[in-house]
Amino acid sequence: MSDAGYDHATVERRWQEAWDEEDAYRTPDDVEDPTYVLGMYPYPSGKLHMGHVRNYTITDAYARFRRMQGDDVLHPMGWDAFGLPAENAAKERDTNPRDWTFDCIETMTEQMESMGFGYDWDREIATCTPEYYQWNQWLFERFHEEGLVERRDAEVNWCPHCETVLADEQVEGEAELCWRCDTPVEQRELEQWFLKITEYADELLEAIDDLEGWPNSVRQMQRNWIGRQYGAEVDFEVSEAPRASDGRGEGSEPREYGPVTAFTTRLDTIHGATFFALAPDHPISEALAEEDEDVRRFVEEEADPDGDEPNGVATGLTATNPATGDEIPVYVADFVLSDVGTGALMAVPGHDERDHIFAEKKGLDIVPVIAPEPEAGEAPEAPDVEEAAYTEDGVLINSGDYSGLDSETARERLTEDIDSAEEATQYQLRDWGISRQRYWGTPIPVIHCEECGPVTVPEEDLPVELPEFINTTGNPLDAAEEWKQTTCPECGGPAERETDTMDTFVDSSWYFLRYVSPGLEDAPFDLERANDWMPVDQYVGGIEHAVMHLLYSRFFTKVLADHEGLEHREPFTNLLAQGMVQLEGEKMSKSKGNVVSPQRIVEEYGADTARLFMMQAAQPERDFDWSEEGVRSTNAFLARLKGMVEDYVSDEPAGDDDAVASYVDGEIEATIALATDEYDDLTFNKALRETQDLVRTLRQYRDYAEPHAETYERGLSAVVRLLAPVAPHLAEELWDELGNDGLVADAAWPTAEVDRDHVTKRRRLVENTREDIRDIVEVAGIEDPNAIDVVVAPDWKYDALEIAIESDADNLIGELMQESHIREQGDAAADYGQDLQAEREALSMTLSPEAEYAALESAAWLIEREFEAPVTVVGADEADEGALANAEPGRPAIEIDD
RNA sequence: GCGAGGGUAGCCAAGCGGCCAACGGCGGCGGACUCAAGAUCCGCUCGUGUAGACGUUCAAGGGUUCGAUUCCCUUCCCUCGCACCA
Repeated sequence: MSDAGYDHATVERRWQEAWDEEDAYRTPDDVEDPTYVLGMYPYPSGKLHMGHVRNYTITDAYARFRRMQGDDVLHPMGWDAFGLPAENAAKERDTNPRDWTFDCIETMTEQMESMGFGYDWDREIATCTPEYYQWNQWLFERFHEEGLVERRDAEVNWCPHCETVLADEQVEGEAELCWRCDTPVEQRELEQWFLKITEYADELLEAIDDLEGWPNSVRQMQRNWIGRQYGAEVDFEVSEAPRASDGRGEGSEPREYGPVTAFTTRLDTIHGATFFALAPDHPISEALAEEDEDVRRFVEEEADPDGDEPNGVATGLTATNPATGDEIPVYVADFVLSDVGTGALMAVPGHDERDHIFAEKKGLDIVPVIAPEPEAGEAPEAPDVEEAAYTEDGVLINSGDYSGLDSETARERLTEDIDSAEEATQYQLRDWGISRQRYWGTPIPVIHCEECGPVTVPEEDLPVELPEFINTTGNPLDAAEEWKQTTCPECGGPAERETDTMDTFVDSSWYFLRYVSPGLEDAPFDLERANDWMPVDQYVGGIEHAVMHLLYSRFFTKVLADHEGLEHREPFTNLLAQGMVQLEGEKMSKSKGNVVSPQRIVEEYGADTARLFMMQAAQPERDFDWSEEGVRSTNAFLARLKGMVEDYVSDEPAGDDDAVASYVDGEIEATIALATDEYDDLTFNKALRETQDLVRTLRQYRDYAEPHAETYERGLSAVVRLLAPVAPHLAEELWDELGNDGLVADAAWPTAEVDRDHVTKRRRLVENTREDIRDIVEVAGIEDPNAIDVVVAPDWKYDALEIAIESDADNLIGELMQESHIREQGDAAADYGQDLQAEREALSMTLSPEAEYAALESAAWLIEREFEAPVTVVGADEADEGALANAEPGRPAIEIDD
């Protein structure tokens, strides 16, 4: 057999056409509750990369597995077709985003078909079509009606390269880089449309606990992102310190700024608050900046919220600590952020590290008010807070009436006792700003009227379609004058359209619902069918969407459940975050130039090889290295398998149904049992390892003896079907060659009678026995054994073992001797009983004596082949006493004649 | 700093209370086949050992247990996410 591979191109084309003709992957609308398998739809960049191939091979393999198991399966594909790259590409190539996008979709569709992915293309969607995006607009208006849309002036993240705003989720890392182009993000003040995802913050957070089919990492990332914190808000009266008014002339009263609210999680430390700090853009800071040169300079020139050092400037104001009545100085400080808490904080240098650093720098008081929990009966001892803050909870000291309370209780009491204090919950999650100053997106369906303000477009006027693309700097919609000018739907006066489009994450927040009824013209999705078919049973995609897409989709699903009658509150039951395909430990990327092109691999080795190599290389969630060597050997494996099937078909063997055949039969059963479990768990690598092992066994069988045709064919047939989810084309080819009618895609998954436990015990027995023989031969220096006897233990030892496992008597020997047939064994029984007693705790049940005999008998050929000596498996009744003494359940005695 | 996930023989990587000197693969070594190479097949790959044994190992150190690679604690290291978050 040569290693030259096989004609994959012909095979793959033939079966892709056959699937097409048969509509093999269509899901009729009338199925009841299909298994919904979904990969995150791609942005149509024009080229399928290895990440896509891995992602979609996982979903495809799982979908095929479930279909062969008899499930109805929904496995659709679509396009995340709006987005900036299309706009940039259109500018560069002097075309328009629509044509460019559809070109890309066409080539990527071809690439997907060449990979053999089995999608229901009748359900294909592309978000850039008015048929799709009208429902973005409709949903926007429904959200609006439900009070979940808000327009407000906001400080927003602005990417100067993309010339658009970004959601907080789209800004990455400490350096605050744009998620698409890695440009440092700037801040801008803009009027924006927001979806009020914060209204769902609590549910989005709490429901994470029930997402048991999700990886912990993703769940944790979402928890962090929502960032709920319980604490208290408390007011500090802020006013000019008496002396500060002197400069303004006599008689003027100190100016009052009134109560300023601070948020704290550590109200228990309030007695140690020795200064108060405001964010540079807090209204009071801004007011002060107008008249105080020092504050102005700090706010406008010195404040550096990104710096490591906390900086600040004294204001001359004081704040009244509501717990102590003390006047404490007020600073404007850059470590106070206006979007965290209330933009103002009480600073407790004794118990907060950052406050401590600032206090040291400005020479402010540092007072310990919390002591570590003392030993029982001892008095709390103040911690040394001169060098560093003590940040743990503990017992209050220096806190008046509250001294002696533990932190937790003190927080509750102080919240009750201080008039202005009340419990408050802070979230890190912000509302989702969806306005984008770009052309290639869903127009926000709003008309701005001077008289009526912003008015949503009436439902009957939807969709608001995009005008022709204008190649301009800035927002093309702004330049589309004719499109922009319209009339107000309320007063009929002249008005202008909103020129911002929606974040493309709006599109992807509900696309999984559209697949249920992709052509529906009067609603975004068929409610009844969505209720039957949702949620997605298995969702697969990259970890990069852990927060953005997956959080927004959960939000949309909950809103649709509350207001549109959807009976599901979570979109994705099981989530798999697949690992990266790397090259020499590094992420493949265009900039590094270490990209392996799937197209090249498909041409050279075929789609089946690419798919099989990827699926066997690692567990789906792990990163792994692409290896050309691995690809070659995978290809060789498929070619060998093809050769085996062809050899079998052209020249059917006529061997007996002997012991060897029964061994092979047992291995077929075992492989089916194990591989099926692994497919269920999506651990394709293990399933495929088992399958490849079976191929090896079959080959060994063929090479050792004339195979029993029925057994050998059963093995080949099982292998072909176990491989079919991952290498579907070749599986079809071989299924056909084996003389089956119909597609393997529709064939029944093979089933096994045996369970895992039986399989592992049998394999272990055989393996251990072979291992023992090798040991003996080597250690005893036997050059060339003449004969090997394998002696199975007598029945009474199995009985004794069972008794020993079940017994909890102290004296096991006594218990055993109550059985007459054991007692009859005399010294042998006593000896074995002692062995059992010694290993009491570690005993476990073996196969039955008959099963052990059969297993060894059928595996004897392996030993004969290896040692080139006849092997006899001896039953206990035929064996001599010397041999029997060494035989135990799970461990036959071995006699080698040399 | 906080949180999540990890650290297993030359490398990759399973195992996650006894079946474990620890699956599998790669690499290396030896053998079969072959004119030869490749492919394929059979072994070996911590140490000692003339009958299946013993000794030392699963980041380091403690602990629980009759028994720990597997459970608990501490420390160190790696990867990822979040973070001047009040």
